[in-house]
Amino acid sequence: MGKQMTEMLKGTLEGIVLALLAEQPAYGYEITTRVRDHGFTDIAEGTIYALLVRVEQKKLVDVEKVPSEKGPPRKVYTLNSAGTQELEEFWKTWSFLAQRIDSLRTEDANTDTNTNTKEN
Amino acid sequence: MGKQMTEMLKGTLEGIVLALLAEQPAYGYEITTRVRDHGFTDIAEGTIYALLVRVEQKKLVDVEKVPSEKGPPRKVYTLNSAGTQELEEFWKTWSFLAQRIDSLRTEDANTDTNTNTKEN
DNA sequence: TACCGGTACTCAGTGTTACTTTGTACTGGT
DNA sequence: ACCAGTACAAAGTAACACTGAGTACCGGTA
Repeated sequence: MGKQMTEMLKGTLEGIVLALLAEQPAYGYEITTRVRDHGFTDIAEGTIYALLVRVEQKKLVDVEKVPSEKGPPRKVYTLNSAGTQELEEFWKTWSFLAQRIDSLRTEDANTDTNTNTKEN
Repeated sequence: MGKQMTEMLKGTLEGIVLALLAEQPAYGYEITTRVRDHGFTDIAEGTIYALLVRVEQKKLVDVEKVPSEKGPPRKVYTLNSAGTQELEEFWKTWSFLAQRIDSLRTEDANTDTNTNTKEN
């Protein structure tokens, strides 16, 4: 997918992951799969792990190490209260942005009515 | 406004400006005012000018210098065909993203129905 | 005349974020 | 013994919005 999507994901990908963790705690590899299942097929693994490190450092999640039958131990992330609050903030910010942008699109539909009589 | 908004604007601010230019050509200072009128009150002037330089370099706009009664000459930006195409791409990408994220929010409302029977 | 506020644009430096690539490590199947 | 799949980590890159400072021109007021 294009560069446009990459840039647009900045600031939203964290919210997406927080929302998924709100549904259900998960470990990195699992989150990657879930994100992809939600239509974001081109998200790199490294991207998710780096993001999880960030949200852990910001203390939005609780972490628990759980042994795995295959591969290294899983780091299971659970959204804590700070994370829940951050997620609410995210929804507010998102709603604001989405509303403004959608209003721009509808205005766009009116463009044909005033494309005449343009002089300095 | 918060850091969240700043990050979320990445990739979308350009689309916002392109949409405004699609409505009507404008110069930098004017665009700044219009962006603010559309609810984005905290967008810095420098941000808009930098963005306009980028879209000009990407050749999404035609530029015309027009003398002003007050201050230096205005650089009037007009969306060209490449810009119109980019704007359409923007709407597609935006729709995709908005749809996925909104679907996450509705799932969130269902969370209470499936927070049980969770084992390895 | 001298100064100030408003218009209008430019540029250099900063922080954040997502991507890419590479590496480590463990398991089970052929 | 090898390979695919699982699971995590880390270093380097590119893009973008922000900050802050600077340049330049106009009209009004003291």
